[in-house]
Parts: sequence; structure tokens; C-alpha cells
Amino acid sequence: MSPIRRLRRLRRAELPIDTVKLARFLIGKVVVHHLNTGRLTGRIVETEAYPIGDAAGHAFRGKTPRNGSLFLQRGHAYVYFSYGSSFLLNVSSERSGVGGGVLLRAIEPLEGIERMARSRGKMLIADIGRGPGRLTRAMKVDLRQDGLDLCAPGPLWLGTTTQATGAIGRSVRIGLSRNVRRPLRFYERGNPHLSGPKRLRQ
DNA sequence: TTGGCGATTGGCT
DNA sequence: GCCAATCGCCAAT
Repeated sequence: MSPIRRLRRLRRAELPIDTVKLARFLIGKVVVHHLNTGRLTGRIVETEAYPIGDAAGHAFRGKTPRNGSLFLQRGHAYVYFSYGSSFLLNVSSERSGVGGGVLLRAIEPLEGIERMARSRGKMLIADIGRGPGRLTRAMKVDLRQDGLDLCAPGPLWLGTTTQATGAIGRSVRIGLSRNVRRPLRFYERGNPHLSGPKRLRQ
């Protein structure tokens, strides 16, 4: 596969401090994970904001051993293990010491698609990065990446847009039981790699 | 020390 | 679309 040209790391100064603005900003950007054997790249097409004071957010009850990464300066990885089976990747937001984050819910695979698809049998390419747990499985992200600085030299980082970003949609978040009505999910309209019901993809 | 619950997924109807 | 599996976290005991 030919490497993507004009792809560079995002600087922290480019990331909006505000959680909701960051969630919107990240649509169309990319996540890159360098492995010994090459790199995996996914274009972010769906995010959710978990801002300050949000009862659905993991930072809501204060800092604990698990969620400490949410309180790091914006642009750090917060990874946690969910439902006994999936790892979920967030980008920390807000100022250092303030808990907030953006959940990455879906990617469009760009580089390393074949390796992402390995062990996934006949799963469609469109399904490989659809959903927060599948996203981390495709990108080979787990607890070892928790706390990494995505804006510093390192194996996991955020990159600039590689192609024009389509219209951005906004909806309620998925899978919550608290604060269910807040429209804090962002997505690229009509992208085939989105998670959630059809009505939340248009 | 314990048990209810969750930012999900995959399989089945 | 519905539901069970699965297990670490953490609030309450």
C-alpha cells in the first residue's frame, strides 16, 4: 500500500481545549499507530464528547486510578476496558487537572487495512472500524496505550486531515442511561463506517 | 468484601 | 431488533 502523503502530527496548540469543540474538530482527522511491522492509520468519522460536569462521563465522580488519563493535558490517550470485552479509546480534553474527554467511536481504515481485517474473517471492511470497541481492535490499541501523549513523538498519534471532510452531523450519544438527550455525538454524514442506527448516520 | 452496572459486541430471530 | 456474555470498577456495606 502506498503511504499517505502530506500527513503530519497535530500539535497540541491546534487542538481546541473545549471538549465539545474538540469532538467536532477530530472528525476527518486521523489516528496513527506505529507497530514494528508498519503503521496502521484510521480516519476518524465519529466521536462523542464527555465534557466537564457530564454525569455520563467517567471523570464525573473525580479522579480514580482508572480514569487518571482524562485529567492530563489535552491530547493524551485514555483507554479503558468495557463490558468485559472491549477497549475504548478517548482523547483527553480541557486543561491539565480538569477531567474531560472525547470518545473515538468509528474510523475509516486507511493504512494497514489487510492487517486490521486479519482475524476478522469475512467481516466487511465497512464494519472493521465501526464502533468504539472495534476501532481499538483494528488499531491494536489496549491498556498499554493508556496515558500516551498523542501530540508527542511516540507510537500513537493524531494526524492532519488527508482528504476533504464532508458535512458534519450532530446527534445524541449512543449506549447511555444518563444525560441521554444531550447532542454530543459528531459524525461525517453518510460515511459508510459509522456506528449506531441508520437514523443517526444521516 | 460485595454486587450492581456499564461510553459493547456478536449471534440469533 | 433483541439479548446474553463477560469482568473490572467502585460505591455501599
